[in-house]
Amino acid sequence: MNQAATRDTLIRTASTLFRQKGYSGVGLSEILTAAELPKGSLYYHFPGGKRELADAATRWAGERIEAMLEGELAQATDFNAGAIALCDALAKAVTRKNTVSACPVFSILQAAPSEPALRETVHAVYGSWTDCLCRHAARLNHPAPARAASLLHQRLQGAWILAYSAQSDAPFRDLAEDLRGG
Amino acid sequence: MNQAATRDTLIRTASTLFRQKGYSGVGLSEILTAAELPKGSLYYHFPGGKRELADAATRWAGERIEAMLEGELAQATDFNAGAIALCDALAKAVTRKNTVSACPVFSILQAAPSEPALRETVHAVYGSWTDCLCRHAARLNHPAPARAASLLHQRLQGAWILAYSAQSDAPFRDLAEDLRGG
DNA sequence: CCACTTATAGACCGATCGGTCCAATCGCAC
DNA sequence: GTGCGATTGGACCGATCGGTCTATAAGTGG
Repeated sequence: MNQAATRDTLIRTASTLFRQKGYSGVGLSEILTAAELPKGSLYYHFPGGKRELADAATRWAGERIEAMLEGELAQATDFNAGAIALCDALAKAVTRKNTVSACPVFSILQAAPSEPALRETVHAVYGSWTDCLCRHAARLNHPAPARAASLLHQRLQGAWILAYSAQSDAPFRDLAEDLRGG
Repeated sequence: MNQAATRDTLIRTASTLFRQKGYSGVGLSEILTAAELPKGSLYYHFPGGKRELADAATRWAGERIEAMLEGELAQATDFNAGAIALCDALAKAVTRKNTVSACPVFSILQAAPSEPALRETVHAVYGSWTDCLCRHAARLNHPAPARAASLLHQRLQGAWILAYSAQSDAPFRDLAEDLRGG
């Protein structure tokens, strides 16, 4: 396996496990077993150890989700329709996978008190999401793009949490219906 | 210290630490040091160990928050006004303590994959909150109380997460303003 | 004041934690 | 093919994990 692939495998595996169990809930040995890689590889690619791996995994997951936001909103003709499309996409993702994991970024945030550097990363990723929503709100001529972006971000986070706890897509469907004016 | 006080101290201390660092992020030794109690006391009052303590802490925290929901909503003359009062109360709590902890119930949810029993407890507590909101929505003649309760619960959870990550009361204030129709 | 239950105190256990280190192996330049 | 840096494989470390166990202290009814 070449260097880039090894690094990528570590990030993907770590991100998956972290979002399932949280930063402290996953041991390095568990990540390495799942990735089928030895400890030497991890500390070669991430000299900073678990913290650096978690940081990279958070950024990677953040970019993936932002790409999804971009993808859904790019096609929208108005901001509210874009928000509905997002909810539908999330609900569909839940149905397809038949399980709901926590937000991969938030799962890292819980480690913030012992790993202050990770809090900044999480905050930056959340800010980047809100900015993405705000850009599209402005593009679609929403009268108060910053406010609309913050509020939508809030609602999506809340729906995600309840979907996670209930292991159901209902919260995303509820939110979509509310946005439709129902 | 009598038996009830010891048990209570353990629950309070554990709940505080869990909400700061999550279930896996806190060791028993850390809880016991903070509570100034030996290990024997913990396993006397909670023979099930960490899991049972976390379960009790989750229920305890859930009841406290539900009491707050009840307190704010009981005075409301309509459901929307009650929701605004809730946001204001949460924003004020943040200002007063100058720090935001995660939802104590969600912090336990992240341990669910390895502790399935805790998932049920968390789900039950969330359901109890939604029921509480729903009762008041019905009492205040909201046309769709169940839906209103679910949506408000979502929004509060989302605002809490963003408030936590930003260590700011802004998300609660944003939500309150939106509920006011701003 | 004693017997007996209740509760505390903390030594101790094997397992696992994150991290270090170095030998073996790989891939490529020459 | 030979040499050499890049990368992997994994043994090993001290610290800490959740949990068990026994001895002692505190409280209580007779």
